[in-house]
Amino acid sequence: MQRSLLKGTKKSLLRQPQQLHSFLSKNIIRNYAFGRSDGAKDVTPWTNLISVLARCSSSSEMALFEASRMRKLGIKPNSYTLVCMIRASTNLGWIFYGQQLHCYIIHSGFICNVFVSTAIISFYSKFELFDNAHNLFVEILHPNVVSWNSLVSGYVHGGQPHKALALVRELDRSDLRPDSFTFSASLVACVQLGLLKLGRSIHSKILKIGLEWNVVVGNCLIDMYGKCGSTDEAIQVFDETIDKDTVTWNSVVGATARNGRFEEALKLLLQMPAPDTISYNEVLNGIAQLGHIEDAVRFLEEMPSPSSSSWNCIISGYINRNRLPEALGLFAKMHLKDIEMDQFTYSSILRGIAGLSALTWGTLIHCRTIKTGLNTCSVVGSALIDMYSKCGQVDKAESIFGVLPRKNLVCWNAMISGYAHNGNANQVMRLFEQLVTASDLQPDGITFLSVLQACGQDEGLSHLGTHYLESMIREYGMDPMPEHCSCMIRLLGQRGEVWKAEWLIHELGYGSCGLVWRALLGACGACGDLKVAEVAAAKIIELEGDNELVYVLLSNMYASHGRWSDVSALRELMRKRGFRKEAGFSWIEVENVVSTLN
DNA sequence: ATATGTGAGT
Repeated sequence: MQRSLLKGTKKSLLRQPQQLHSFLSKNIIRNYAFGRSDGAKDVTPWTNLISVLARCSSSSEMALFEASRMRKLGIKPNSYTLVCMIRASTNLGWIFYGQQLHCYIIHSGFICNVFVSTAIISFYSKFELFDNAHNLFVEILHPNVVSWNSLVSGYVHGGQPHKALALVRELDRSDLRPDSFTFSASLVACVQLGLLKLGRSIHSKILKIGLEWNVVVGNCLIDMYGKCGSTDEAIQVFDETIDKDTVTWNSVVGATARNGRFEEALKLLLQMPAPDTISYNEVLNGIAQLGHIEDAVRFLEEMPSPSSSSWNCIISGYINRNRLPEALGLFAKMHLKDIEMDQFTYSSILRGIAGLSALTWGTLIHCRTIKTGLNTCSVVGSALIDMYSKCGQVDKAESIFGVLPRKNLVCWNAMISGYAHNGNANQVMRLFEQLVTASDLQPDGITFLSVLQACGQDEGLSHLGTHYLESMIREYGMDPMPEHCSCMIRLLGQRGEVWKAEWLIHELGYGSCGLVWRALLGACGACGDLKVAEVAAAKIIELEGDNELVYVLLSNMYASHGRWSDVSALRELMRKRGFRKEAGFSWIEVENVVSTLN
């Protein structure tokens, strides 16, 4: 009896007793279906079978197999069968199959069924085919909240928080009510954009509706506050949460550790009923990024069951401190201990290599990623593009970009900023246009930063800087970051329009941001405008206190104007403040250490 | 029946 049931079963299924059990129970459903006199013509038992098989990805292929058997018997699927089939193709990553299913669904009229169309939206969203998802969404006559949520969470997952939030605003104006799913997705979008204030206002909406008791919503709130830097609010939400699960604890552990409050993080870790690897990794990551990295290494040695991610925390900790040799040492240790290296291991190492332009190492790591097949994933792909372009090998970066099977915004940004890095302004603009017109993606702040940089690199483009800044604000609704502002200031300085730059600082609301005033001072140095330079210098000292670099820059400018009395007055002032010229430092020294290691 | 949350890349 068992033998006949197992005939034709996938070998992989037979290895796991648990899976074998579920396989047998599924067969019971099938036997039930065929035991009935009319069973062979009835869609319902088939649908039940397909539904069970489509629940997990290991049996999804069988679900579609059963579906095709059903079709061969001349039985037409109903809406529920189709939903299950879409889910199965989502699980399997069978994009083409899903698209064919979509065609069939349009043809057979099931597209009018809101469950079916919503399932297709989430299918497209999962694979970041947002044009397909959005086009389908607008065609649904009566989308329900789930239809909205599918698209919203798709955008959030695909790194397009602006589009997600725009949809939520639209949903707010409709007669449908946002639910816990809408709120959790919105909170994740806030995290991605670092919008603490919006996060707070969503929090108050949640309280108004009374959804704060939902575990997932509560967890998202804790995470949002933690990642937006408001540890106290995160702890407050945590304390008020009655229903706590592992994610709740991990979120608050992360909120404290991420913001450098290690004692509290450790205390929470001890209080936690069942800490898992993620809990430990949260603390570990906090220490590795903000604390003493030696403490992090010790933590790694002592923590129970460290994962690849645990090791990655330390590696990225070293990389963020420009300690590539130690990172490579740990990388070697991982290899020795046979710990699996994932996409993040490679991307961290590559980031470090890019920072030092250590091409030999980069090529080596590239080879390793090819061996493991990780070179085509978007995380490693974008890191490779970045590494090669920072090593001056734009053509290598281009060829990697060209063959990446699925490019997300990070990949595009890596290539665009790669061009910008190498002064290839026209290519920046070409790729930017391609991104805007020929992809489903929307540029973000990082994309625009490269575009503005490119405008500053090419005389023929420099008049477009203001245009792109405005487009960024008006068309895409983004708030320029201090980096954009600084970039514009440099650009305007090159055009000899530092007065415009000074005006821009106030216009963008960065009047009290030292970084942009320093950019202005630098721009004045380049174009020799002493008047604005004095304003900028005064502002920097007002905001940040005494700053040696400011004195040096200003004194150089006085010198180039032949105002020697001012120069000596300034030098005297510097001596009084106890400033001394520091010895130079070059990355070549670090490179030598790497070479010895090599 | 369809959709959600903790680590991590430009």
